[in-house]
Amino acid sequence: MDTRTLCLGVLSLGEMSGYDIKKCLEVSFRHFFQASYGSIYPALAELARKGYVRVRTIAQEGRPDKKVYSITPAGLEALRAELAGTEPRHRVRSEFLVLMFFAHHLPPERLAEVIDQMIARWERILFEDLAVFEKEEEAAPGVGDLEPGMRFALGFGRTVLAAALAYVRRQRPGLLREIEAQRRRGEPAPAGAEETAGAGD
Amino acid sequence: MDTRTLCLGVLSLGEMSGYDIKKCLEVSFRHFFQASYGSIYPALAELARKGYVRVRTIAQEGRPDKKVYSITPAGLEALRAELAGTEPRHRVRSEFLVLMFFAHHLPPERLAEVIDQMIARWERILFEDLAVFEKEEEAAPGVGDLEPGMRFALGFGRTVLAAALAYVRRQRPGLLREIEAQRRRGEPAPAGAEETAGAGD
DNA sequence: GACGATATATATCGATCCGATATCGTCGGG
DNA sequence: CCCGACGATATCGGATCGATATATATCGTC
Repeated sequence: MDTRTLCLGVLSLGEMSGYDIKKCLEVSFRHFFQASYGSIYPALAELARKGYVRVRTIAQEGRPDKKVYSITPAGLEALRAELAGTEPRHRVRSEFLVLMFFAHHLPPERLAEVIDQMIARWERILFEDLAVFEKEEEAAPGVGDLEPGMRFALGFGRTVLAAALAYVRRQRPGLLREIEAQRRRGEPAPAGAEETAGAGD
Repeated sequence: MDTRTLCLGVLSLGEMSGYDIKKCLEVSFRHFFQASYGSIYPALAELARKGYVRVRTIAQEGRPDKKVYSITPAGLEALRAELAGTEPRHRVRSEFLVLMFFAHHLPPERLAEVIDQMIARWERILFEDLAVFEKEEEAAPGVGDLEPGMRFALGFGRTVLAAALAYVRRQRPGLLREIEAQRRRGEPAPAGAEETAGAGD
């Protein structure tokens, strides 16, 4: 999926500046899609060139002129065509899990720290950002107004995050115990000062 | 996390060619990290330049010489330092969820198709690729040999995937019903052949 | 009131990475 | 007998990220 299509999608919710789009993505899409200014601004320029968005420049004092973009009929059509032709993918890129995979190369204290960081981060996302969602109905202001697909996407994030959090919490003690036992048996050498005792292989 | 570090990590499991590394990543890391030839081969060249890997060229007939890389003591040290200094992240990039978020812009048939594709794909991964894992103990050959961290990472993938699959299965009927009802009420126009009928708004 | 942090707002640049492609023989299946 | 998949290396264009530049207003705090 192109950043252009993403911007069109967000603009289908209402007119916005590039800055606003970034903010909007950060609150609504953060847990399943990202885009940076470095791709948003060029995307908007391209969309304007193609006539998929209209630009309204608002002069401001002290800061750059604000450029408010709004989607055109042609843009809406392009958005729908693009969405209909996009094949669904779902990729995860997790340095966290790579660290876990190679946990036996980490100092145990660092391992514990890494796990605790992830737990804390996921807890914050789950209980602050996605709490909006707890009661299914009537809970937070605005949630009822969301399209069903939006509720689906948010609910997905919440469910999967909860499962991830539960798993990490449950596995943490056992993993740390095993790694520490391994370390005490002196199998691999920890990082830092040791000259690669090459006896075995 | 750099592709270089990733290659070093894989090479810490044994000597391999670039092709082997790709294959290895596809089976062991597929659900939480990806890397393409376009980053693996340059990474290996750079690692060799730095002395973190040794290269052994094996002449072959009919196909390019096979270059087998093995990690050096300096490479192992660099790997551990790099891992210890890597801060854990975990990002998802899901065109699938973007499509769901904008489901009201999709033709209902396409929506159903998209959901079913994801279900089928996740089922395959869960029951074929990660089935290795079902019994926790003694199940498949080789699983017992894995480092505890590796079992953690694989188990994470399995758990989270199962949660995602269950959620999508559970939400599918309701979502389709809502979207179809919305479409019958004639709210937005579906994609395809219609010239932006601008009557309502 | 000085100072630093944060927010508003646009834009670009280098590093990196993905996906497609090129090459080219071998092997197996229909 | 041909077509596609496999083994194996490598490169290139395009997309993307993260950091940075610019410039002011506002808010907290010492």
